[in-house]
Amino acid sequence: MRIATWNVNSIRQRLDSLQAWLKERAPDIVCLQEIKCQDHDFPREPLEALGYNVAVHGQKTFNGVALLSKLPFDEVAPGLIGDDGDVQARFLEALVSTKTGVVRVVSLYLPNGNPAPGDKYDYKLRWMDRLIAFAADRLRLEEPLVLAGDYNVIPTPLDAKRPEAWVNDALFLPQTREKFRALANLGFTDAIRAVSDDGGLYSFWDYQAGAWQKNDGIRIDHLMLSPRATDKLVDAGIDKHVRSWDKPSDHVPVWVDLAIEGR
DNA sequence: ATGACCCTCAAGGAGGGA
Repeated sequence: MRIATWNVNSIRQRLDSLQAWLKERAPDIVCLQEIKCQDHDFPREPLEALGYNVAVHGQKTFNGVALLSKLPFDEVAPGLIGDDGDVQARFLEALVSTKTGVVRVVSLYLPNGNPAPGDKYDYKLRWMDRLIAFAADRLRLEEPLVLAGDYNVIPTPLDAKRPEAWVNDALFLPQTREKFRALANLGFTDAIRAVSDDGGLYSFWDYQAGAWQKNDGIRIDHLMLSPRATDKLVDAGIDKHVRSWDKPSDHVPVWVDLAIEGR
């Protein structure tokens, strides 16, 4: 089973690229972020035509997450526990059944948090605490669980071309990285780091300042695997070439292959 | 080089992103 995550930066602007990439990579489950539309504006039909079931947690203009799955959804639940007043659409959880058992998947869009310090950074840190609480709860189920999405976290200096440029940024501040480690320390494995210790593995290049041409990137899109998912890990990768396509998102897809029979 | 983007929307600049 192949599970992927991609911050598309507007689903309506990226539909052609998404369709092309789905045909090329053939993922079983896809976690999308920054769809930037309401549920009724999500282009369900062309994605269903490619064989995907579609679940959407949208929001006008900003944020918005979705899930695509070749397998039908047994359960779908929008929203992250811990703050009933949070109206930002950043979290969508689903359960699917395979021949050998269930797989639980979350598409998440963690707040950027800039400028830091400030209200936005406080929201980011609280959101990370809520994610840790959610993850700790779900771990008790002992299921294969994949927490996939745009974390807006640069985990280590190896994950940026110019780490010195990010030292005061909400994506790389010590508290941000501490909370990311706290999530990992619950027992979650960063899929990309499980298969490679290399530098130069990036998932985002800014549109500005020729960042892509200079390979001035950062790795902020992650697939975090529960122990039961890590047991099944076969491979993981980043589809860097997608950044060179026409009208690209500033993020590229990241994927993991698990030894679980899909479809 | 103090420069270089892209997306959304009660639609012209403003706000958000990272």
